[in-house]
Amino acid sequence: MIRGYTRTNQNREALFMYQKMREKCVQPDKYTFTFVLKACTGVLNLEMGVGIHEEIVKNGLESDVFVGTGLVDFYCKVGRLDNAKEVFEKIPELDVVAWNAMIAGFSQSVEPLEALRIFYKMQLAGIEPNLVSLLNLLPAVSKLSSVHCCRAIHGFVIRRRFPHFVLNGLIDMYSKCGDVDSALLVFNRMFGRDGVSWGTMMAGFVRNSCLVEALELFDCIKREKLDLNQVAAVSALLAAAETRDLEKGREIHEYSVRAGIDSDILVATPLMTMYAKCGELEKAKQIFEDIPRKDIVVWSAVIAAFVQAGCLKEGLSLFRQMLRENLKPNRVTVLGILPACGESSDINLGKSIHCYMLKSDIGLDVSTGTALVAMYAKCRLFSVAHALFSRLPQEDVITWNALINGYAQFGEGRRAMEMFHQLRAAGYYPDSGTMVGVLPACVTMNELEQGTCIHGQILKFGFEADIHVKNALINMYAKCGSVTTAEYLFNEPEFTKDEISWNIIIAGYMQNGRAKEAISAFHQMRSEGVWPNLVTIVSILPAAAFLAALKQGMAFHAYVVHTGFGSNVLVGNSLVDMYAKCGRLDYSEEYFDQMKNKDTVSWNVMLSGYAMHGLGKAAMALFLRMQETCVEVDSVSFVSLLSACRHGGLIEEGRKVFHSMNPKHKIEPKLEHYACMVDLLGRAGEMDEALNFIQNMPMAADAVVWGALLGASRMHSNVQIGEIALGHLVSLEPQNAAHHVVLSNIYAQSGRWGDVRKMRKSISSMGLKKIPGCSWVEIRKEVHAFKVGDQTHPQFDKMRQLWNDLHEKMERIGYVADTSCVLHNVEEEEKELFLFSHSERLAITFALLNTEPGMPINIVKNLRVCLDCHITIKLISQITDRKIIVRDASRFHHFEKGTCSCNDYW
DNA sequence: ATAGGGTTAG
Repeated sequence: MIRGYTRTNQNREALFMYQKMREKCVQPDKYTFTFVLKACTGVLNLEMGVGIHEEIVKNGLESDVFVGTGLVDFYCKVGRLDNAKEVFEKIPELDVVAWNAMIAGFSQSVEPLEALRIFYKMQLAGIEPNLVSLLNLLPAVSKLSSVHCCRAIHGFVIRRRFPHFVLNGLIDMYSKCGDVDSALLVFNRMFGRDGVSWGTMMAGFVRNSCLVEALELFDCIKREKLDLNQVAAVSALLAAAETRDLEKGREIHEYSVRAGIDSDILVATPLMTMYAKCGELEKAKQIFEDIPRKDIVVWSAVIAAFVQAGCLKEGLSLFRQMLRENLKPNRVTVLGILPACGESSDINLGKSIHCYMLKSDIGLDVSTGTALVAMYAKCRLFSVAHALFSRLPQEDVITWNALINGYAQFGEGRRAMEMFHQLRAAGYYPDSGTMVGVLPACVTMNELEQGTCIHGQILKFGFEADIHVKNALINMYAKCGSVTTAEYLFNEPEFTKDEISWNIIIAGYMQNGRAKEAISAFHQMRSEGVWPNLVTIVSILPAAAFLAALKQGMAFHAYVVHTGFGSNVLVGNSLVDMYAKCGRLDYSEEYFDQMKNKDTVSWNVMLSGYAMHGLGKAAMALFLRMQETCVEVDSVSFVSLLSACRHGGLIEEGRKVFHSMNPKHKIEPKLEHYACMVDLLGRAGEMDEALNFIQNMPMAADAVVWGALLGASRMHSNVQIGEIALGHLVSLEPQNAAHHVVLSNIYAQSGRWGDVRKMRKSISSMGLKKIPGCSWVEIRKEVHAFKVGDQTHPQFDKMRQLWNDLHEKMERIGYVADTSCVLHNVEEEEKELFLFSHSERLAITFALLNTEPGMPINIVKNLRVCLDCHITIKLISQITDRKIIVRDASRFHHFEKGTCSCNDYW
């Protein structure tokens, strides 16, 4: 009866019968014991097994080979290897089954080497291993990961006549030991390959990252019209996902449909992941939804897929949905969702997941520990992250990377570098990920030297071929001001660039004010067939804005429409800003009005657009609308608004706005707001109020604030206040000659020539260091740049000729050059020549020569237009009957028929 | 033999 139950795996019933038998005081014999032990092993009931062991000893049956083997098997399965060994050694006549039980037990244990020893011992004892011995041993060899053992077992197998499927075991064993070549050799030489052979071989390739080979095997299956089984399909899908080969992935999908295995959850899960990794999130979602009974693995997979694709909201909402369906997150689910908490700085969710882990049996191991450390670091809870890090039971280099990354990403560059050095001291070797993490630390600290040092280590460890490392390096050089090195690395012929590399070089050029190069990098990227992504778009739009290159900007807008990023708020803000800076405020307003998700930045961008164009009233109106719409007003809003007041001449409104900041909006005015106000009051000629305003500031005024006062002093020829401002400026920025220049101009205007001479002497002795002026003009989609004093342009002679003609006409209508902004110690006549070197004049003459008569001209200048240029451009607009729009460092100037929109120069 | 996982541009 008992045997009958154990044969059909009805273990509980078997044990129940045994108990009944004992109650009726029927004496069990050795057969009873072997069957009962088998049942006990099936339900893993330790207590009961130990009881039966005692009975066996009482009956003197322990040394019986059948009963003994049953006991050995039982103790092995419940993990009591010592007891198993003890019983085993008491059996006098060991047979092959007894030895096999021991091999199986140790194969599954933490001492796989012992299984191998037993295998050899049995041969020494004269027992010939059989097929079962071998099958029991294979997992042990795989665990030992020793190619040496593999070879020995391989030799053992070929000396015997075992069935074909044993060779499948060898393929698996070799691939698990990392010797994929030997696995392939067995596979290729084997006769009668079955589905398992193909599946095992493909899984082996995937395990050893031989993805191309795995996919080739799939092609083989297709070519030879073999059946595609689940394992082969899964392995092929993993390979396609890892190589992001969508086309191949679709092919495998199609083939799985034909084989009728596509809806199997085992295949559907990696199928979904494949689509997600290849960027087909819609398709992935659809496959997920079509799975009827979703288990925790599918849920974990779909959550991780969305989180990794950057769709955090979707990932989090799937996670909540899973909880609502009463599924319990396991270790892997948690590992998939934690990065989303970090990425979105959702510390509440992060903490509750940590709590859940403590309550459930998800312990702290290397992976979960690392994920938690990274999550806390990304939420900027550095002390928690560090404390957790130092009490982790185990860590590896990735754990260190997580912390280093966290510190580096959030401005704690010094701490990141410290950890980097500690890692070496703790005996770990940095990997490529460490390098990728530590380079941004050099960026935040602006430490080119340390960055170069890391570059050295990268070369030493041989990580330079890793694309992530290379990208991080290019980024570091570009951001730390060494664009040339960045460019050099980027253009190395053996470098295969990805989308990220292009984004980095484009952003790097922009960082260094090289908008023209950024744009040509964009076109080069397109010519190599790479499509812009969201980051590309957000990086390249400011380039068009910087250069006021409207045609380029519109071309980028076309990409926005094509890629469907138009609904993204970052893109929308950049577009509004770009159109405003390109002089098309009407387009800005149009785009702004139709934006569905506006944030504070959107409104601020629009405000600054009005400010640039001197439209104070429009800015005030927008600010009111902003409050009606209940958008949060921030400190930047006020900078733009005050700036709009100042360019629009709204003195009283500006005062009111400033004084409402703290009482009404609870925003403490900062230095930039004070600077704006000083400029506003100064322009209005309220010099004493401006000075008084500075003296009553709650913090010390900086150079910008004093600079605003100095500019106003010059405008109103107020020597007394000018001198006060200059005194502060000189002590704040002693090396900046520009301040001395302004003061010497003030002296000149009030006729104090002696002081002018003295000032100019001290200026020339300190050497003038200033940013070279540069102007740009876009003509037929091409941006032309002109640096101050540049005579190398191919059309320079024609340009100078045109200038001379214009100059003559100007003088005829009464123009006298104001050379006060020319510092060189030369004769007046020569100074006039120098004035043609001003970059905006070069750009304007070039534009006049290269556009149709009557067409408006758009110029951008990096610095402010000087007074003489301002007068000159007014006259040129009159003489040539052209509209000339100049955007300088502070605002737009619209010149038409001898007037300028800003009324006077200031 | 087989599906989900920890660090990595802006």
